[in-house]
Amino acid sequence: MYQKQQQVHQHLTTAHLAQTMTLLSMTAEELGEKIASELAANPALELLDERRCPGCGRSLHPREICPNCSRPKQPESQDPIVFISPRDDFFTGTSMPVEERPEDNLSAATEDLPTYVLRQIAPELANQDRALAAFILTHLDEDGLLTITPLEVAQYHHILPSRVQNIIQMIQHADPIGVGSANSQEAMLIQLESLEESGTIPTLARKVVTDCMSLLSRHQYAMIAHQIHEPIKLVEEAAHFIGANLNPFPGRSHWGDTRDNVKVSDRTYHRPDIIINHLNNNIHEPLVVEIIMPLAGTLRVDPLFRSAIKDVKQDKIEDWKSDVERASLFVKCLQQRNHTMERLLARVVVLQKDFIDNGEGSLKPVTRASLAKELEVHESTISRAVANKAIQLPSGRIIPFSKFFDRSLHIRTALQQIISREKENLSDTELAELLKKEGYFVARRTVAKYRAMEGILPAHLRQKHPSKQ
DNA sequence: CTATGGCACGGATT
DNA sequence: AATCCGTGCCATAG
Repeated sequence: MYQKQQQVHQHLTTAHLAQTMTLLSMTAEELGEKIASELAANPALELLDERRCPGCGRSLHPREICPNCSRPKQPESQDPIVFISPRDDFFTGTSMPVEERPEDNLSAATEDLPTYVLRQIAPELANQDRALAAFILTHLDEDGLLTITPLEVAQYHHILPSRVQNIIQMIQHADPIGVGSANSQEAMLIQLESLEESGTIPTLARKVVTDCMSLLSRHQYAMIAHQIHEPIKLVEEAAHFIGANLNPFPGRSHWGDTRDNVKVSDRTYHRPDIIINHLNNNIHEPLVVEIIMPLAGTLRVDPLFRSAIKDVKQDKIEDWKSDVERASLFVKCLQQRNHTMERLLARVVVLQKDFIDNGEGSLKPVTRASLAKELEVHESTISRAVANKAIQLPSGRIIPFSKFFDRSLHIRTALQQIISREKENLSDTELAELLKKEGYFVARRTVAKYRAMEGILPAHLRQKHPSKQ
């Protein structure tokens, strides 16, 4: 298998390499556009409805996954299953109504918000529910909040409110998190929940959002402190955190509203390019890794076109030849890209299995360079493959692929643990000492930076164990 | 005086 | 070659 591919490597021309690189660095979505445009521009390129399993070669329906090859060879084996997952519907959003709302001022953005959200959740929805989700999503205002109540939706469609609730919940947990909530408060609570999964949040944050929204928006911290009988410092701390990390208007986080800007540095979530799951959602089963391919069917050079070349007039024949050339180059590059992605993912998933299962503490510091060496490809290949891509973990979280190569994440989580474990408020210097004992060599200044990254406040503003509450 | 955050520099990584 | 990251030094806050 690999030997075969290595031969392919040898045959690569510079054109191959250049285009493969470009394809590699593209998001699944961008790839979809690229393929579509290539398909439209080049008559020699053909999209065949039929697919053949890359493993065993038997023919498959457009979206079918080969039942033989997607099963591990030895059931015992912990080897991950990695395959290219064709999902054209995932991106074309076929169930999305085409009606445009007149007041839709989001259309200036690259893609409107409802479509964006629907694409994320569509794969997990039954077909009837997609239409329902689409309906709900058309009733978002420009802030990403819902303009109708779940009850109205249920009545309108004559279905159970609980079903509507379920769908709304899925919408709310899609990116931007909190979208589809009834009001800002609900949206922020959901964002808090999701932040809580990945790190610590100030103890009062939830309470403040729940009970004192109106005061909070007017920055009347003293009043809040009085009302909930808490020290004002803690309230300010919570408010600070809220201001920095939560967005009352989820519809604006991605859609370039400058007025109420939110930090989108490390909180930027994308639609996944790769989805990782456990077989049967059982943590003991091997991992299944889907590399999203925005295309169903087989892309190939149209054999009819190729054979028709000899009947073409002399003056046009050059054009036709170059079309065929382009098409075949494109197909090869695409295959090359997918193959590289498969190998990369197969290796990364093995290395970072603990991280995938157990979360951030178990992340191993892997550099792109080391992987490049293992896979015998150029470093820039890995870089491009990783850049701008998003991975969905079994937990449902969507994280940037680059997080798999974060050199400091494990130290940061160690830091988090120390802080949450120890009961005294430790200064940065002391924290640095403790980390050194655990084998993490970091300077005091660096501890401060990690703290900031994790949203942990300085020692004197922090309050440890919720012992005295 | 101690603890932190800002700025900026150098080395590693991409 | 460009970028990111850890770190040292310094100003400032408590």
